[in-house]
Amino acid sequence: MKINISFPDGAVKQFEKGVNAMEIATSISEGLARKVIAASVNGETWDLSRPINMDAAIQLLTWNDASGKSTFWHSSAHLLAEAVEEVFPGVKFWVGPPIENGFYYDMDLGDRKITEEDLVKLEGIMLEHAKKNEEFIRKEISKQEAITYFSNKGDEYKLDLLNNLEDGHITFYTQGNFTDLCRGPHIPHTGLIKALKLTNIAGAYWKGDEKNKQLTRIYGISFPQQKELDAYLLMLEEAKKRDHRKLGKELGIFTMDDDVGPGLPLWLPNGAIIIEELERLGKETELKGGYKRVVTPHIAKENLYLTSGHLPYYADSMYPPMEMDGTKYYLRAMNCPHHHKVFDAEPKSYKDLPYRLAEYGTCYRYEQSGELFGLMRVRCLHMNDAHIYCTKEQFADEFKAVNEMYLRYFKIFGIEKYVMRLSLHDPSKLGQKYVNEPQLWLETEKLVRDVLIETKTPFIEVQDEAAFYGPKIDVQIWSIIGKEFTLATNQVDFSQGKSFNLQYTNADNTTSTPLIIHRAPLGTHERFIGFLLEHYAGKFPVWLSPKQVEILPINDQCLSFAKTVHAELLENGIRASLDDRNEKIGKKIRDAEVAKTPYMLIIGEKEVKENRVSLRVRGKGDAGPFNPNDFMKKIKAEIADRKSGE
RNA sequence: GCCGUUGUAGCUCAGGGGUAGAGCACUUCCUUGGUAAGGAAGAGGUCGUGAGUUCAAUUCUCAUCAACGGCUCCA
Repeated sequence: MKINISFPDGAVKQFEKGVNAMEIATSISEGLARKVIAASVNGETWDLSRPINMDAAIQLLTWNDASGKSTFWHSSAHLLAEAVEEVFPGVKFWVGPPIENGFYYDMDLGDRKITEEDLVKLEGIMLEHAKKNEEFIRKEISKQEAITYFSNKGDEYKLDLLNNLEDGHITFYTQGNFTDLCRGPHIPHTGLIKALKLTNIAGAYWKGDEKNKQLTRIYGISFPQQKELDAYLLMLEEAKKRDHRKLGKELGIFTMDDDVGPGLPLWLPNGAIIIEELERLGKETELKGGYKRVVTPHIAKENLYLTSGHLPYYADSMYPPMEMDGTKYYLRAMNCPHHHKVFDAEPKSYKDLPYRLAEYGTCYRYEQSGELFGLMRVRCLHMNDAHIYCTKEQFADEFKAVNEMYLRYFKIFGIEKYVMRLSLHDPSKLGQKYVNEPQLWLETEKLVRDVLIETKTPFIEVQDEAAFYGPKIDVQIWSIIGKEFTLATNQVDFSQGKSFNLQYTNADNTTSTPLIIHRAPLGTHERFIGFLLEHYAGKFPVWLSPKQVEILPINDQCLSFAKTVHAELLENGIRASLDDRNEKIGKKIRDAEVAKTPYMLIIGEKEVKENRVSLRVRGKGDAGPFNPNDFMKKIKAEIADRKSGE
């Protein structure tokens, strides 16, 4: 009996019923048969050896398909488990999935410990098994048989997995001496894995719950060719050079000091310049946007955070209180309560709304020690904060205006790789993580979603990521080493207005409570500058560069003219310096390039004679002679426009 | 907070039971050199901190602090 197999290009071919995807691949070409990893059969990823008994749309998957890669890595995880079981007999396994870059396997080694040397050994064993071309054999098995198998093995983790599986849908996969409970699919045999590296060992809580036992997790990555592994490792090396922690040190942006404390960065002079430029941008933008600036204290009495409702939710994330005159004071972890008090300082009418308060607010958060990460996750942060108090009718326009502000900023910085995340509440956590206002949650979530849809902003929705007082839009970015962070945030708050009894008088002399928008488009200085360091690879655009121009005289005879040019630049507010060291020009250029100074002005006898400067552009080299006034005009225009990019 | 790794000069790193070494940076001198490293000399560290073992600890052991890789968390 024949079945119809259709291909992605629309072609339909007939095959015998029971044909498998490998046979189909072979029928097309031998080259394809060598490369094919798995098959998508009616949208489901299947083993190549699994018989197809019905008409089907199939796609043959190779390493170049995302699901081909994940199948490859999933099989690699099994290969890892096989090697681990050989070296550590009696090991119990939890799960071993593919991830974005590679795979891992979680296991319980009992009292035994695994070391870096073990990883090298395991890599060797894995490659040996790979060379044996061990087939991945799929077997459908009854739940009872599966339970018996893992009971005999004493693997309570697999038994736990089995608990949640339905009889009749359970499969085992075996390669070599290793059998695993697994839904598959897998690559045909281990021989496709030609290169691999076990990258690190880590502890991971069972089922991701910190109350559970911590299992040992081994991370790895594998490839069908050695040169791909080499390229991957090279890419990691390159990424390390862009790491904001490394660049921040090299460029004198920030430092950490044991005596100051973990997560408390000291901004060095170069970092302080960037902060000032960012604040200048923020203040200009907010002034145009109708914001009023305020300045409020970094601490407050306990009562303020009881009123705001923060304490029950976030006490653990705040520095412990200090007691003075019998009253507890907290370092603030957020600025909103202070701003609410500013709003409340004078009576408000509907005519005052929307009322927008902005502050570069300093906050302190007691982040868990293991969470600290360079500038991206710190305990002292400076937030580009503002709170907008508005009526329900004004809300959509205000929220939209904030979103537009994000996008304007992102354009200035050339930020393109981000994801807008609509962060929603989780109804099962009402009253615990989220204020217990089910109706208001749904209403405000709809308000926010509608704004996004109306402005045609691409976004994803994620549950259980909201603030305790309302839904929000977070802008997610990734550090160079792949960690995800919220760069900017735009939040709705239907709760604190009530908690603080904030009111305004309506036209009919009744009173209402405003809705509040919390927004921080530039996030915090710490995270934003950390991100920018990586984004620009340390090569800041001129307006942000701590040093904008380095003047490089060729010899002492040119020094006097060089000093004149230097003074002129300083007079015009350009951050310029003069390299009058007794060094050769090549050395001076190199040092300025390494310091990533955007512009170098080289001044020799020729220039002195002709009253000009020779411009050299960072990363590009000689840009020819300039009249000093023309250069001044050029750089001032670039700074005024906040021109981005090289 | 949990699991694991690391901690030597300003930076990057080597070393190792008998109180330390390189390159770069720094200082001084020589060199006045045209688009990514001129030469020489010098200075700089109680080897993260505390305790233990030892005749002797920077090296071994333990504790502690911090950083790093994950997990959990992330207003």
